[in-house]
Amino acid sequence: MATIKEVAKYAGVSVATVSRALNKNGYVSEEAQKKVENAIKALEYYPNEVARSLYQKKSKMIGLLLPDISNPYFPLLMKGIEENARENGYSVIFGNVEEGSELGQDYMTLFGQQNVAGVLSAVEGTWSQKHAMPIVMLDRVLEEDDYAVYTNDIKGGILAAQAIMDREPGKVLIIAGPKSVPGSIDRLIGMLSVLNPTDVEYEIYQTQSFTIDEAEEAAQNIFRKYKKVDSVLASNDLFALAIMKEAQKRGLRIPQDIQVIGYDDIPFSRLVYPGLTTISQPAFKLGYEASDLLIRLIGKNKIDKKRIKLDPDLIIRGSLRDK
Amino acid sequence: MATIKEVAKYAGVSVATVSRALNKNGYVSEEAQKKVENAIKALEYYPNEVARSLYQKKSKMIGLLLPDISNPYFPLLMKGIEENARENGYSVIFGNVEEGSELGQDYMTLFGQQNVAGVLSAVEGTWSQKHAMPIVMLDRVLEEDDYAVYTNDIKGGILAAQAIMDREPGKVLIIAGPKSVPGSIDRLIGMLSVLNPTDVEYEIYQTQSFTIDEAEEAAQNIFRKYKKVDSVLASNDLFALAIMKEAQKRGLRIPQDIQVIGYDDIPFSRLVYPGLTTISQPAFKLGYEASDLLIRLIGKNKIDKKRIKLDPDLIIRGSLRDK
DNA sequence: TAACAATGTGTAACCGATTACACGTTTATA
DNA sequence: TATAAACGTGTAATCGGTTACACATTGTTA
Repeated sequence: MATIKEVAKYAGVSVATVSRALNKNGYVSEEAQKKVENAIKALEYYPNEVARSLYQKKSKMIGLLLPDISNPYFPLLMKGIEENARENGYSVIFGNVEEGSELGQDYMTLFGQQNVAGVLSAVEGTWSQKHAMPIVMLDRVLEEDDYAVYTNDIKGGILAAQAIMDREPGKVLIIAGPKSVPGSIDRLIGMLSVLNPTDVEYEIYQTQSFTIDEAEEAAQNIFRKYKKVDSVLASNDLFALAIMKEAQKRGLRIPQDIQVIGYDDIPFSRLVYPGLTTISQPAFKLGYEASDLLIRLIGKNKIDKKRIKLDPDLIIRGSLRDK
Repeated sequence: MATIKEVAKYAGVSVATVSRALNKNGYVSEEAQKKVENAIKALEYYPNEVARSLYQKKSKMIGLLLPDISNPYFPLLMKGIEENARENGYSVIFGNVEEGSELGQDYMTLFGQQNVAGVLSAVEGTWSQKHAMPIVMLDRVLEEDDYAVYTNDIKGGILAAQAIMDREPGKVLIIAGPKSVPGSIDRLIGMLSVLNPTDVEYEIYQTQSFTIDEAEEAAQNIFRKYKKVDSVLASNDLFALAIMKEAQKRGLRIPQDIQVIGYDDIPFSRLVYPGLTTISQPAFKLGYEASDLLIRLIGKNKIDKKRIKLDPDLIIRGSLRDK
């Protein structure tokens, strides 16, 4: 790899001039600019980002922490982040951090050592005043987070519950997500705000995590525990899919015997029969917007919004009865 | 963030001694070692990786290029990579690169500018002698790749075809993956090596990509084009799931009327009814091993194997008939 | 035309680590 | 006891950029 010194020598100017030509700041004569550009082309020069980052104390990298990439919601998020970051000339250092592990802090330290310009995190307890870089919380957001991008989960809960209410609910089972995830609580609040004013019978099944293993187990428990359920309001597509599978295994027809609505709109919801009706979280957009907010923060351009709330949508497929 | 200079001053020694104490090379008296350790603790010092990387011309980062993280096979791969890299003190810079786009080269240049220690890539045409760092190809591997970690797809194809042959195949439809992906070809070779010696009737449907959109479209085409199919050998779970969905939509029973086998064992294959029988690619392990190989390459410890081939497994669920 | 601003360029300091080299002290060996 | 080897430490060069500062030249304004 060529260095700036070699470029300077080849162009017959000083390194300072090369640097100024490169970054288009300071005064550079047209002639010098040309000479430098030629030299750069001739030597296939690309500036060393590490050296830059050392002086600037800030690299062109952002850190990303996600709780579980094998959950299909997160790859979409990630794709949005990566795309926006790339468009802005940033690259992404990725860390997979189990919910609740102290790995999050380790990664934050590492990010500090790497001079990352900022951090995007969907893992709780990541933030700390120790680390100076700006941080935008994603998806799983707390009241006290200054910068955050997330979905309006109350609205999502309302949409889901209304979809059920519109379609002869019968006896309803709500599968509530882990209490530790703020979004789950909002979804539940939204759902209850629709159900409570009516005289619909409902019960709540509380889950501990968002893993497939627990989803399968829960589905079995549920059919054992609740003999008669007409409608299932799941706060997560994985649980909804597991319920559908278990129902079909037991010979129940969907949606005639039992109707199901999910939450997330992971890509697979389209690939089952009947298609899973669900609440679509704009995962890609969420990631894209979050990266955008972070990069604006990094550039210290005044931020218009500190917390960006995106609206979810109802996606109707075959797992609900007709209106 | 404290610097090595501050640590040196606090400990009452020179920066050289601090550095030697830190990296445990060169001579350091016990006394000095203690003083340095105390200073480090007191000042919460963490060495700046950027400065290190500048001098060493090699950072503690590896680059990762994947063709499409929204394909659920890749997040598992990624998880394995991240875990191994972290255990070895490396972090991962991630790039999502559409198959065939020239973004791959851009990322390789970027990786060079960032002094990454090595690259893991599942995207073709990434390698080039221009970039000096070691590169390990993943999953989609060509003959000429020096370092590679991949699944024995011929064996996978054989396993899949045998599973069908053992269960009254009837008329078989093979859904072959894109010809541009070397693995698809191997899968097909494996399948045909089982089917050809028999007198089973089969046809091949050729697909162009691995996207969900194409999978859905293909499933519809297939049922329109081939009136009678008893067994489907898909080279990808997405296509298998799409076929199952379309079959069920048309009132066919699985596996009685049509049996289906997939390839990949993505997490969702468990979550449909009936469960999708499939060939399991050890995605996590693949990623883990690939990262391990790369890091050994970086350390220039002599490499025992240049190409690591992992064996796939047959995972039996409900989508095949009983033997 | 004197005074000052704008333009253009190079030298050297700086970012925060690692390490070659020089030098002094202690220990081992002949 | 002379001499080499091992030990311990500090100074300064280095990695490859950016930029403060000094200085020269040209253009503008009173």
